[in-house]
Amino acid sequence: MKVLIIDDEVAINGFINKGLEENGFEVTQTFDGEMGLRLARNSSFDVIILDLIMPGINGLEVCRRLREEHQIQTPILMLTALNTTDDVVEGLNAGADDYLGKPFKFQELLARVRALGRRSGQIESPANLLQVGDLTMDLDQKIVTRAGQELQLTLKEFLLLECLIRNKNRVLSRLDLLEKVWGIHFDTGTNVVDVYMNYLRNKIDKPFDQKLIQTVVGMGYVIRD
Amino acid sequence: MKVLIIDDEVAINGFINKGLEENGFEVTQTFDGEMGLRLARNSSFDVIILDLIMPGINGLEVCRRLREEHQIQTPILMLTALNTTDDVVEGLNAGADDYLGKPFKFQELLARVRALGRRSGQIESPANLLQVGDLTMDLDQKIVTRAGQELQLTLKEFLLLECLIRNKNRVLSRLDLLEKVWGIHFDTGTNVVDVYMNYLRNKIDKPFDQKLIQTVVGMGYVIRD
DNA sequence: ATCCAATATTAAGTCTGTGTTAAGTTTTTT
DNA sequence: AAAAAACTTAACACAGACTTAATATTGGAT
Repeated sequence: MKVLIIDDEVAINGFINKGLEENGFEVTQTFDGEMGLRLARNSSFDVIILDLIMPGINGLEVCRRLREEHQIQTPILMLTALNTTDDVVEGLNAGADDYLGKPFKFQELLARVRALGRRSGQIESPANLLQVGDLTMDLDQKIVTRAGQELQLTLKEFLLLECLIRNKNRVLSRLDLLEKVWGIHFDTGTNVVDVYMNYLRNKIDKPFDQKLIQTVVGMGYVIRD
Repeated sequence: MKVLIIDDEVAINGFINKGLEENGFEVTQTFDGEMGLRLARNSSFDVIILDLIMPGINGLEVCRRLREEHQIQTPILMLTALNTTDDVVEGLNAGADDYLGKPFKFQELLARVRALGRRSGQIESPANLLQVGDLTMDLDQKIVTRAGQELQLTLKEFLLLECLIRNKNRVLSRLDLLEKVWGIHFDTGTNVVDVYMNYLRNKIDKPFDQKLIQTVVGMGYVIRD
């Protein structure tokens, strides 16, 4: 099991590193938030141990950015000297999964890391899937299937479908879709959304009986169960 | 999000129940381990809050059996007066995902339950609904139903109805409606409002006994409970 | 009861919104 | 560097949403 330690205090970082390695974990150490973010983004860890107080980007910020900007759901154990209720609450709300105050006994850290790791192991295996009816998107493999048949989508088609499914049963306006898929935040008079909706339909709806994508005139598009 | 509380202490059980319900959770309470096991097996909860010390089957045992015998992986928050390191370690090793010592602040419990729940189910955003009598508008799905029956409205009809309901029991003049629905800020002598009010009535009032839209002669229109 | 103004209804004409295609542009692959 | 694929823009056709306008009906005052 792979663990990332992000803590600027060299002594503590080393202490955790040593203890975890003795217990059979694969450990990566880093001493600042910036590097921590980069490592967490680019490798896949099972658990991240994150110090709250660090020079530069602090732990809360690292946590928030991993969750919100990078959509990384690796379990995070927040580690810090602060452990009043407010700090704990703030940490958990920023997206941490657990919180441990310093000083701590190593046995407790170990148990908590195992608890977190156990969870990720089970959650990761049922792949990262989105579904509507008999259509499935595998977000890791980037594969879309309908009725067991694999469909070949381009990037924009894929993103558009993902957006629709993540908001299934909610009608999305062209502007919503332009923002979320194309990153265009104002009306430029383009009709790309229409065109791509057409391409998408040709692939995921045309060959099948039940149509998933619906137009709601004047409002936008939905995908429904 | 569905939460199961297993705690024999009636006061604490009730306290948690009340607090969680106020925060929009669906809560099920039970006061002994036996029943807790049965409920956890048969319904699907997003989080289980489990007291360690209980008469009959204790929390550790419940936790262990859920994990080992029943293969149930619902996140468990262990709750107890004991909070020495050893107890925490034992609890987490039995398969709990988090551990909170009594007494605790409710805000911390809430944050921890949310952190656990975030994993299993997505937080369902409460639907965006407007209601008058037996008529419901779902602003996300853009669906209008009356007496359980789905009604098909066009854009202008939908906006007009939305405007009426948002101002229910308040009489809106034609000019008010022209401004809010059509964006026309001066009198152009048009009678669109009348015409659309007619279309709307044909769909939402004509087929039903109780009429929701009322004309106030010389003043405008209202929708009332 | 009668008249006038306000409101309801209907029907026809206009025009916007949408689907579709094709051609032009950029990016990626070979 | 050429070819293919992906993406964007633009133009056109058509259905149905919307608007206008004319006529019918209702409500309230005299």
